[in-house]
Amino acid sequence: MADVRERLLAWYDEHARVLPWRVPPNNRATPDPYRVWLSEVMLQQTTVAAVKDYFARFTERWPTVAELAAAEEADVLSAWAGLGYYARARNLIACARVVADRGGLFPDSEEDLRELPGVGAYTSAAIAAIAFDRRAVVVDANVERVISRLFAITEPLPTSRPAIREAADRVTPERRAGDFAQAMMDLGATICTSREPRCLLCPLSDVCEARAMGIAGDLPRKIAKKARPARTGTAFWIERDSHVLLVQRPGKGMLGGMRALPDDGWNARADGNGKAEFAVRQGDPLGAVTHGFTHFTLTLSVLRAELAGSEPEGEWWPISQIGEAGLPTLFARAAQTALA
DNA sequence: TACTCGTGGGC
DNA sequence: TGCCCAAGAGT
Repeated sequence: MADVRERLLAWYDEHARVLPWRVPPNNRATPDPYRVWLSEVMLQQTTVAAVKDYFARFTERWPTVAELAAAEEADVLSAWAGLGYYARARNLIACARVVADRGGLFPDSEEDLRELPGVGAYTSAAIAAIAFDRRAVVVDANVERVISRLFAITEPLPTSRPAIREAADRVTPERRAGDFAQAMMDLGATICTSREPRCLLCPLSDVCEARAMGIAGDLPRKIAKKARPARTGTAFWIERDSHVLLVQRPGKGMLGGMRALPDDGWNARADGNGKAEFAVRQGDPLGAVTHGFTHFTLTLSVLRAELAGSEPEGEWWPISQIGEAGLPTLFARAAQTALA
């Protein structure tokens, strides 16, 4: 175990990725917990490449947790548009306000961090280790992959999670736990990749049990996933005086709280009914977009329409500025189709 | 526990 | 192309 720790940290000292939210190894400076927290939330199920620009925009606009806490919720949701998993943005605001009420200081223990909205087992451990130099066992998908291979854990995920966590606990050092966690993630992202691991470049290859068995690329095994159903829905493009009608989606559920085109109530379990929630006269079809969500695929038809009754709740957004509406990608593409 | 919840990139 | 995958959390 000791050599695994030391060699991984030595590898990290040499090869750590340079990232906007990261303090380089061997730098005594402690990273700003606000920036660590913000980056960790953005990075949940999201690639580094996708996060970089969002992180830059957020930290420029809201340099401290107090400023983020004071922001309008709609502005934060708009700034998050396109990054996905919008519950993260709602929890981000709630968490910022909790922390601001504590004087702007994040809790410094894994246990207390875990109580914050949107901060789960992984994120609380990561913040405690990276921002507060606490020993914490940080387990994300990278760590699961590296540990599965290092110890040749052939039982499939998610059943193997407890065994993976125990093994990760055994290799986590008392000191530099934050660097160790980031080293594991860098190794998983650049060397111990899910497909075609680069074992020849790996500092742990000679102690890797899966490598010795010739099965590194086959681990971790996973339980087969269910097929994704295909759904259909309709969105309505309603113009008036060079503006288009946008609505706000319900606070929970798909794309919760986000600005959107009016639609027909499609969801993961049912097709839309083809009708708007308010009276319209349907006009010409303007096209369709197919969009893949995690657990279903949606084909959304875009129809021109006119209001045929009382004024619905919503806002008339200038079409020339539709790019600044903060539409999630599905509706941004639908708007693009309508305007093509 | 198992399901819900986005998006873009790689092959 | 269709499928897999990514610094998971909430319920």
